[in-house]
Amino acid sequence: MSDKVLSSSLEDYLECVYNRINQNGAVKAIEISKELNVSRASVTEALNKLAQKNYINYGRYEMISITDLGIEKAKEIINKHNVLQFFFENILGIEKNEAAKTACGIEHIITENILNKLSEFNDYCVKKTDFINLFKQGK
Amino acid sequence: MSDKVLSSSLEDYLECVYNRINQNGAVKAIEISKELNVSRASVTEALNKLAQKNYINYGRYEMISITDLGIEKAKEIINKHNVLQFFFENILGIEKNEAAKTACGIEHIITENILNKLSEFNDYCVKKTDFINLFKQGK
DNA sequence: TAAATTTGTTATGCAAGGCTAACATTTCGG
DNA sequence: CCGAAATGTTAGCCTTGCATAACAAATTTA
Repeated sequence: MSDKVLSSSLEDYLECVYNRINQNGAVKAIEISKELNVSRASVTEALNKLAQKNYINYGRYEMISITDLGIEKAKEIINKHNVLQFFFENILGIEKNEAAKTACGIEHIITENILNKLSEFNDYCVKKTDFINLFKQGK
Repeated sequence: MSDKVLSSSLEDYLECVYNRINQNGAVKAIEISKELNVSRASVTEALNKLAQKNYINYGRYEMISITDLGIEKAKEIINKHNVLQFFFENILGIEKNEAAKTACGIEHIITENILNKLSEFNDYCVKKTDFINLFKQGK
């Protein structure tokens, strides 16, 4: 059995696979290729690696499906993404696209521990509406 | 003239060079090697790249010095690092080492724009002491 | 100061992640 | 059902960043 650790790059591929399957019931390699701005060849390579690590089920010319392990991992990544994006967008007031793009980079780096704290902090800020409103007004 | 863009890895080398020169007036390759946990050979390679991009002055067996461009760039990176670490450590209440390590990863990703906003946010939180104290008490 | 140690460089190789081009397979439109 | 178009795969190559091993230079020390 091969190593279970995922690089940032493979996490991106897995996240994409998960989101597409969730939204459309299936994914095609070419969609991933377009979403991540990589060649079709690179997608094939990445999917083979994910399959080898048991995050997805995949074989030559076969449909792509996601394993339980893959779902679990994808959810973790997406949760990180959402917490980060929420903080940038709704606390700091960053424009959506920039918030999303940056969240995408950081989601592969941040620890579970910091993520949890940030998540609590987001919740806390939401409760204390005044605080954030005043910040946004530069007061 | 070669490309001026620095990879995360080269940013780490530059940051290390800058800090050491600031603290001790000079750097030796072997110190960088120890601080960044890489081989001496990798340091030589990285220093050559930084010199080629005009961030440092460097030649075979020569002293390492940093250019104005290098200083400017290093300050940017270190500022990012500090703002991030402050947020993790003093706002979220993360332990120093973890805060530093994560800041180190994110400093290469975050945009100037988000950095500025986060910096303002740090300042704002410092002013509103009560807010952060209550968060830390889980209220 | 000469030998030993430390530090720096070079040569070479490896893994990851990307690319293009050519080929294989599948899907779609007549 | 067949040919064209779309999609997927493979082969070969490139770049970055790292390593080790052997060699070169500098520094230390006996």
